[in-house]
Amino acid sequence: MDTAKVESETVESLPEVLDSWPHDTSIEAFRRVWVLEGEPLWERVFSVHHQRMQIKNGKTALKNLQKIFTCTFRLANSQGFHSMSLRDLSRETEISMGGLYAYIGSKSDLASAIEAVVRQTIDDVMADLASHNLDPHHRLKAMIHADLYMNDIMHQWYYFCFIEAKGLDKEQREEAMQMEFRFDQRLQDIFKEGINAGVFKYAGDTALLAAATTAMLQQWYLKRWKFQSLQTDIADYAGFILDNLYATLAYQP
Amino acid sequence: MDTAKVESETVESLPEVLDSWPHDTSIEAFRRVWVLEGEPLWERVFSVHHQRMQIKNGKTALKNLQKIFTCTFRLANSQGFHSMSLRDLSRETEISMGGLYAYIGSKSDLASAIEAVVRQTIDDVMADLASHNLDPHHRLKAMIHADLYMNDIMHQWYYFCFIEAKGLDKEQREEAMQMEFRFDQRLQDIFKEGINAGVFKYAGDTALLAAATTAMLQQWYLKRWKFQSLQTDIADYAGFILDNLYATLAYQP
DNA sequence: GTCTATATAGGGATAGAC
DNA sequence: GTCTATCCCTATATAGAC
Repeated sequence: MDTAKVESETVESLPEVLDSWPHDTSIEAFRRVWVLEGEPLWERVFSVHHQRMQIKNGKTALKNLQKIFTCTFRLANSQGFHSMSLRDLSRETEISMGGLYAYIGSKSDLASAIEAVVRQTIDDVMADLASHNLDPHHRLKAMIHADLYMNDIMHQWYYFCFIEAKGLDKEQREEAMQMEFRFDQRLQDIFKEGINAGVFKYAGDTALLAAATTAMLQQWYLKRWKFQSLQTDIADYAGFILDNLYATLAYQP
Repeated sequence: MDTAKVESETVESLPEVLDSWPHDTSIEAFRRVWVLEGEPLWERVFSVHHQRMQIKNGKTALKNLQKIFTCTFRLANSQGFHSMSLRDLSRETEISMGGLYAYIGSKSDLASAIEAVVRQTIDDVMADLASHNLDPHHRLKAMIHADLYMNDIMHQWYYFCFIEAKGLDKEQREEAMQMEFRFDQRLQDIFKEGINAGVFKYAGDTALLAAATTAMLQQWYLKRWKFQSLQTDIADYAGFILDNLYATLAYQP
């Protein structure tokens, strides 16, 4: 071990608790803690979905799962899931019809798995966030950034869930709605906590403000064409949402 | 003509210019000018769609058009347009398969007609609004209310267009996007006009603020379950959106 | 103007070879 | 674990009777 390396390790590890996510809300800090793409993502998919699969060998499964889900997004998010046939998917993935059925129990299983992965990911990230002791302002900032980063990295997953929600069975539709309820509730709790602590001053309806915040966050995956056309990057947008909330909540930094 | 009637006519007609839409932004005033449901709506549909129909007799056509579109919304907005078969629609409307094809050229014609009716309606209402001479604050107020009322009265139409947009052909998808662009632009112009006139004070990105406003308005038909659960009525929501904008724009009434 | 009956294509799913 | 070949069903659309 040379001196330079020891130094750099010391410099990075000592202030880790303070400078890492969620205190540091940069996308780099977020990515260091939450890896929502590449192999860790497909392992997550495998763990959620493997009981529906005939293939038990992890190595080959991961590779084909990636193909299947990636191509599903390409096809379903452009023409719609229902109008994508499994023959389309077979052609796109270069896996035969019979082969596909070794990875999915049915077509609707595929949609179901996508929703389940998204829901579990949000729950994990939000639960972790809740476990940190943050004041209302920093908690709000971290939650906005975390959700926006998830919306960005997994935008195809989120878009699919939003648009194809009604294709899911009733139980799963219900769960997706409950999740949005919980998300709004978390936001509302932060607003209320800040109001009680005197750092926010807002006399309006906190439930509606939470709903509006959720809506702004969802735009990031629903209206990509708009942000591309405006050349808005994710840091700009996070700043915009927070400034907007600060104005409404009369927050003085 | 009796005295009572003359009186009431006088009372209502004299202050009409000042008290009617868009100066009066109540839903009643809006409805007096824009009738977006009942027979006038189906005549609007007929005028947009009649060249695609085999039936030329207006009387029977109107009745069946209403059945076809109403049932399409019920089926498509719950299970998805693509997964609704024309057999489903035939059963629901109690019109035979052959009968349906006297009213639509093809299944995708039906979706196309829905988008066209919505787009034409928005264009009409927005063009009329633009023709009035209003200061920024009143123009903003009228635009928010008008759009929200349209979103409410025709919520099934709007919901269909949002969710089924990618099922349309490329040309029509492009037109739908252009329309949202124009809508955002109108909002942005109002913000800028108010800033230049000194009634609004806002240093942020007006394009993003317009996009966020559009998003909040769209929630009214995208998240009906949420507003129902919160028991938010349309007047509350219009007030919430405006208050939110006033805070961000630092507007002093 | 509305119906029934039918043509034709394409969908999801599976059996069984390799 | 992956393929090909095939089953059976349901989809859109139309022809032609009434």
